Amino acid sequence: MSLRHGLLGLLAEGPASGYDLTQHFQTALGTVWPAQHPKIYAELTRLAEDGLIEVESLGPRGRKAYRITGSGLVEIRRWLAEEPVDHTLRQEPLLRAFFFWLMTPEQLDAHLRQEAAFFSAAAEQLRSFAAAKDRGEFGSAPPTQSVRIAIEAGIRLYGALAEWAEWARDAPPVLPERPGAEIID
Amino acid sequence: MSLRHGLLGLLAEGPASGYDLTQHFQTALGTVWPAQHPKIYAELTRLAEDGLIEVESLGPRGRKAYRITGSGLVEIRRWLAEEPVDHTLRQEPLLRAFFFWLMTPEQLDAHLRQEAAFFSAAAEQLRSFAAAKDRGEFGSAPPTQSVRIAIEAGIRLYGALAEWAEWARDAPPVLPERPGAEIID
DNA sequence: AGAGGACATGTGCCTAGGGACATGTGAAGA
DNA sequence: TCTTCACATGTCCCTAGGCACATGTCCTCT
Repeated sequence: MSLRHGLLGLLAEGPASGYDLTQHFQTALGTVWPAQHPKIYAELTRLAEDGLIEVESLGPRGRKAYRITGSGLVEIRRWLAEEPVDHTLRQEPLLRAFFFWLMTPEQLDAHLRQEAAFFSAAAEQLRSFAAAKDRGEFGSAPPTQSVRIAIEAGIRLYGALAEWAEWARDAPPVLPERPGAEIID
Repeated sequence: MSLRHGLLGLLAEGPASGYDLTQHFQTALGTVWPAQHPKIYAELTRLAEDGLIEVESLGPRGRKAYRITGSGLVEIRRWLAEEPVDHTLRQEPLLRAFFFWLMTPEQLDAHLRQEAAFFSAAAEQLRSFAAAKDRGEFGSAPPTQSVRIAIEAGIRLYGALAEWAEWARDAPPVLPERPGAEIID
């Protein structure tokens, strides 16, 4: 139930509407924790029922902004400090790697080339974002500094994956035997 | 629905029972794609209904081993070659990083120290596993070579996260202001 | 005046996944 | 003989998440 704490954390920065929060989850936070608006609105309702957030203001076009409450702040801090961290690397590119031997050498090389290109580009994009932050373009409030730290993790992870994909391309080519190869050959 | 393809990929190596597959998902594959036995048995039934796998043999204690079929092999290869890769870094440690500014400097330092220790240990464990593979202790069949490549990704990712956590500890300490700090202070 | 697009919030359905509960077998050792 | 443990397979329920569908408003530009 990390969406709950993601929303709570964002609201700790200041009041926001479901729409605002959806934007956050489609940009920076979205690469790490994707969430669509239906889930967000539903979770906000639940958080309000539980008294962790409350309606701050009503605006035009039905806009409803929420504000975090005292118990909400206590809860997000409790989560950060006490809840055990989930360390699983739940990444599809890694799952696929276990089955590379089922691809032809040509398919595998093309795949790894694409992956390397994607990961390099993603790392590069984050790097330029980080550079903008370091130039002070987004101020230096504590939340901004935390975003900078999170982005650094993204840079390093995507960078590591890009290098891995290149390494794998050069690794001793697999496949002396391929059971069932007749099916596609 | 990656569990489906994970099972298919494992069965491409040779026949196995739900119990065998559960073991796989609790060790190597499990760090990347956790799955419990109820899900695995259910998915095997569905895969068999769809003709992608079939019962290979019945053994003692109700053991039921499955074998991949021709269409199963076609499907796993189609998935590997054609399905777009999901690149999201869905990692809780990263989500938490966005909210580091809500922790006290002491909490944050302790947290990052623990994270660095965990990631280093995880990387080290994978490194020694990889070394054993490189010594040929598990043979050199194609599936083993793919596992080696997947492990390399794990080593690099955990290594990158360990270095990141150390970097973050040394990063300019945050928190001149902490809204709501009175709640816990 | 009308059209298009960004703003804004929801419902409903289906699948995936986690965890508790339930049951039974075969082998090894005390 | 009895106990314990690894082997082995499943059901059930609840929550999380993805996606399609539905609705309405305000502003800007033509």
